[in-house]
Amino acid sequence: MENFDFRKTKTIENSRAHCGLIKTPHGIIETPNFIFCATRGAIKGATMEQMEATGAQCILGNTYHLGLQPGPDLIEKHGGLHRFMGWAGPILTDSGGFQIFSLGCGGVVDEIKGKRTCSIHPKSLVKVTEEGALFRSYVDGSHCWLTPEISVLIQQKLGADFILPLDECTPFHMQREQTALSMERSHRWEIRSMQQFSRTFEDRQRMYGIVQGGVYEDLRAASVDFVNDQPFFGQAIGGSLGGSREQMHDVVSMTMQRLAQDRPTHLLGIGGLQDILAGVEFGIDTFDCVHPTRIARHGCALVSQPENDKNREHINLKNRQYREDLNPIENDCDCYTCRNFTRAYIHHLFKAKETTGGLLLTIHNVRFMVRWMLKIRQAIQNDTWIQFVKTHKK
RNA sequence: GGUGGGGUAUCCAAGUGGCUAAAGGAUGCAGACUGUAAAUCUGUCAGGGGUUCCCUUUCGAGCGUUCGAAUCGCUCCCCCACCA
Repeated sequence: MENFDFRKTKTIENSRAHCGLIKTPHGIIETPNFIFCATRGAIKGATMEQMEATGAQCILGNTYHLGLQPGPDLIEKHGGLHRFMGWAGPILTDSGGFQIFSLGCGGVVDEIKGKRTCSIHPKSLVKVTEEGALFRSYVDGSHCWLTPEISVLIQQKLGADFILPLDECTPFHMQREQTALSMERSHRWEIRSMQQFSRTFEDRQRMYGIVQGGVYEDLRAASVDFVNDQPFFGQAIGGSLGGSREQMHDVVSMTMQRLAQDRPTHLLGIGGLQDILAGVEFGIDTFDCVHPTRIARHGCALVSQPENDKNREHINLKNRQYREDLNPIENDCDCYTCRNFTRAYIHHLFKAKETTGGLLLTIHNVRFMVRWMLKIRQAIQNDTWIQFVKTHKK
């Protein structure tokens, strides 16, 4: 019996949309599915018991953050990240490559989605060399190297089911030549990651490859060819996906057309409902994103039909209009929050700065994402996918 | 009753002659958030038109001084502390 397996259980004609099963030692992930971010070993705003109750199947942790605090050895002493944070299901750990961007050292590293800046915090990335990335710890100021080898060794101690190779996440406003050089470095790092992974291999983990190449079609093609040729269990699409939703969909589309189809494919960092709809159509299996849990803490609830702005995917419970709204967030939602509380109550909690407001919205948003993915899988299984897309596409 | 301190926009609170429609908070109103140093950040916040600008009414109340006052003087009204 294999510890790991991936197979498609349903495909759609004239579409790459499919249902699949990813088998891990900690259970099965039904795809398409959404992976929730527990960057530092916690879902911000929910316990693992609550996560399990929503039906979430997989959680993501972060090598850089957990490596820095509390450190891989302490987590290993707990028997790994599963036991440490109390999550029995599958876990994916990110390599820290994204932090090379998000904690970036200024200059070209300004944004990845075309607008976000890193001006809030002092820069803590010291330098990036062929060897790896040198960070200044935001915990105690000490310098720490994150190399492909170190990232893999940390991830082996964390013991996630799926791990990622260290990559260099390239920002959006980067010249083609620089993006090409960065992509090639990522490829070299991925090879080193794979070599380290093989040297210390245990049959409880598998590694995904990462496709880079920015928004450039030929670079994406080259990166896809690279990943296809490596013995990764699965593959992830990373890096800059463009400055607009349309461009993002174009980049994912072109990438997916060339990518091997017999492996599970993850789309890194994308979590908009429309983006997921498009991604599934292009053949993506799993997504991860901080968006559902972050906007929950900021007062926003994901909803199927926003009453104000149809272009949005959420309502802001802090808005005055919900002050005396006695309805649940959504009438047809079965989550703990919607079964027990009114919009007015949640509005009040946020106005009163009671943290329970964010917790309740987190539960709703997680359950909403779980149900959204469930609906997508059911539509594919029931051969109503084309119609589902027509109904829900905006 | 005496002495001292104080009354500034929705609230708290700077400001002691022009650069002040008035710092800074908070609240309020809205926005952003996509491999999380985000339970964070941004905008806006006297009123009315126009949103580059223009007009009107503001710093307990009234009256003065001055080219010009939230800022100086007088009177009054409140609040606080201490003393009787």
